[in-house]
Amino acid sequence: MNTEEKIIKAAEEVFIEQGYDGARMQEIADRAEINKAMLHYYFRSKEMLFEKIFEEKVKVLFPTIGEQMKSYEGFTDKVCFFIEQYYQILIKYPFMPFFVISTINRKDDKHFIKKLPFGFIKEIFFESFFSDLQSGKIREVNPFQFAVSVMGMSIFPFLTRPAMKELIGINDEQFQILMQQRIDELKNYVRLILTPTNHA
Amino acid sequence: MNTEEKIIKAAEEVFIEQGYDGARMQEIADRAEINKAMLHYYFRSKEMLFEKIFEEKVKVLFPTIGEQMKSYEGFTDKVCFFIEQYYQILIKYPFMPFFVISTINRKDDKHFIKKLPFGFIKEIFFESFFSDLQSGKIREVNPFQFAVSVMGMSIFPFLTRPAMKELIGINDEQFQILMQQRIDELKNYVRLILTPTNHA
DNA sequence: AAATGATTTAACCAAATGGTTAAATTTTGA
DNA sequence: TCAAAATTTAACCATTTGGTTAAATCATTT
Repeated sequence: MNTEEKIIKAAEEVFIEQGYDGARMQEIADRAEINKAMLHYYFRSKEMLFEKIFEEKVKVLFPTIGEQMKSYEGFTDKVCFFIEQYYQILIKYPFMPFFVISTINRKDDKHFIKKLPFGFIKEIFFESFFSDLQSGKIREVNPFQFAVSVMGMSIFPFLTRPAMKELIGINDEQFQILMQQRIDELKNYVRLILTPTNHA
Repeated sequence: MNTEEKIIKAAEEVFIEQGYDGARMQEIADRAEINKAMLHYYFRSKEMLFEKIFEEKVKVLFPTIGEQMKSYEGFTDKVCFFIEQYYQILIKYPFMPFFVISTINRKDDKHFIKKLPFGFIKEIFFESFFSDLQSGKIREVNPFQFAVSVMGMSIFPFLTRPAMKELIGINDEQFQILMQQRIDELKNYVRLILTPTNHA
């Protein structure tokens, strides 16, 4: 592992654990086992180092699920597939949601918001939604509110992970199991919401 | 408004906007239009001032909805009432969710997690759930996962508010309207999830 | 091997930070 | 009224912060 890689690994850890304001350049240097001046040699400033990390991490969190979703026929199946795939990522990187949320909530910083690659999923989502709506395959819900709901149901427990662990007294492993079980529960909710009522 | 109140008001603003690490005692003093030494005179330290603010704000976010919920008969109605009431608070204090989430995610800090008053709602929720489940009034879902889902659907948009505003190009007022509309949509989702399928 | 460029180190710096102190001012109560 | 207590101020402090610099070391190329 070369110096640059060591820095990135250490910076990831520290920024994710402590947030931008809480992170200390010295601590990043210590964890990377390099001189603090090296941080600036490779990345010029704290801000630029953070940006590098953020970009890399966002790529992990917003992967090419969109592409894969195309292979599913109906809207409901697409959404269920999204949940399934997204949870594999979330379970692997449970700290990512808070990292992203705390970054986009940083005062006066629309810069990072613009880096979120939402376009890819928007198209497929809405196109598929209206297609299935017209053919009566799904119930008439507000697509925007529905999307936010699916995201919220999915991501929320990862944002409250420390509280959940403490309040119901579980460790990381048990949390992981709980989230694994959650996948089917969420898919079920989605089906119940989207499946039209039988007017026989 | 006396000095202590001025400090609290200013501290609220700054801690909520900037987070604990980002907040500066000098900025709090400036906004309160008092000398920085006064902060320490009244609250000893940054940590203690923050604790004061957190406690006050948590009281606002976790109010006596629990009590009021008792007056609703069925589980479904209780949940819908909760959403309705909770949204009135969220719309009024849209920045609170991020404030609480970022506090409980602070490294090695179970202290604040323990301050979250969840007990009040837990009892009513589970008792009512199992009661209605037995009498066949609701579908058999996992009560824990369901609770997290309702919370997630409700709170999530307030955590992503800056991103939502930017991405779909709306201002605070429009966001508020969107959230007002969201109430009925969420209540609808809850009913669709909980209403048992008719096996005629 | 010598020169060149890339990498690393240690010492350093100015600014900002949370916090303190002692004196000055205002408020209170006997 | 006047002394004691509470409040406010300005100056100060030690430490930490992100960042710099110049010299030293290492790698590469001719």
